[in-house]
Amino acid sequence: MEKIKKILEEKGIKPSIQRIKIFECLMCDGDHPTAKDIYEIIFKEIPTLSKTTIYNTVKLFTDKGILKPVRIREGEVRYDIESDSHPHFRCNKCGKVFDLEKNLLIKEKKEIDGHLIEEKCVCYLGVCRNCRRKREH
Amino acid sequence: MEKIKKILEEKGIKPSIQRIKIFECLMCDGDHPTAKDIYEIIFKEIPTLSKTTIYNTVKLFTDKGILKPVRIREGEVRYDIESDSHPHFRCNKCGKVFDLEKNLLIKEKKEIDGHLIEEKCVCYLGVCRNCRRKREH
DNA sequence: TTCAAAATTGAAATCATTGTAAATAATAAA
DNA sequence: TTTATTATTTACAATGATTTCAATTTTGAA
Ligand SMILES: [Mn+2]
Ligand SMILES: [Mn+2]
Ligand SMILES: [Zn+2]
Ligand SMILES: [Zn+2]
Repeated sequence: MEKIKKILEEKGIKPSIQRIKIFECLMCDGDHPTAKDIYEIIFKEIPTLSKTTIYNTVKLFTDKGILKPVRIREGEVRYDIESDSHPHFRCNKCGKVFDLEKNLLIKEKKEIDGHLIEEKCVCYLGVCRNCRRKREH
Repeated sequence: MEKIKKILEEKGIKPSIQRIKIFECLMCDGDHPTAKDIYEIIFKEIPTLSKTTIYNTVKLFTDKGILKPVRIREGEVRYDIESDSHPHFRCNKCGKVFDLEKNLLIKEKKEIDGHLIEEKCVCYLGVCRNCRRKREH
């Protein structure tokens, strides 16, 4: 609790009760929660909570670089407190999202950490060659 | 045109004019169009076209295995005619989505095909160890 | 205590997607 | 050809996540 306060203050974020709870929720939940998940968890403690606050806060955290949106499935934006980019594994049955080892390179493995791999999805983001030529930065 | 007809018929899909146009659109567009993109392109030729038809058709094509939804950004479901799974590159400036070499493994490269890589996003999909134990299939 | 700025809230708006049922087109049977 | 059956397309309403916005509450400095 005090730890979270410090982390937020270091990033120039005022540690309101809502923000602390949301950060706590992101730390504890091992499964990369959606905005809805976060809302439902914290609503039990703060019944006046607004969904707008969740969206405002994850936007703020993202802008400050302490949170990263993870988009794996349609209509599902999940949030990841880990700052370093790392691979994910999403279960097609229960929907849970697991963290995988950073720098992991699976070639033809069919299994990892006990999870059965059925599909792989890789995307790189950046600036394409056309936009680089245009030098519009 | 005749080629498309054959492909559809081989998969047991009746080649209506809408379906042919949608398939054609998916083949030509090098940039993995969204449902909206497809609609706007074909609407010029078929002004009676319904958006529902686009959604029905991409669902049908997906079920028949000739199309794959690609989800890279929030609120953006794109469609990919390539059946084999392959990595993508999405430009943060213009939004274009490029195909990359299959089996490509970028370690610490900062550039590929002239594109500047700023971020990498990897996700594996399958059945997690918990769900495997439960044997609920 | 007072007041302005920051944070939170709820309601309405937006927008992609889905559901549904009627309309239309294609096909087969008579 | 005419009629009946089925497949396909369409329009429109419903859904659900996210955004916008104005009003209210909280905070913290003077
Ligand atoms: Mn993660
Ligand atoms: Mn592709
Ligand atoms: Zn699972
Ligand atoms: Zn570009």
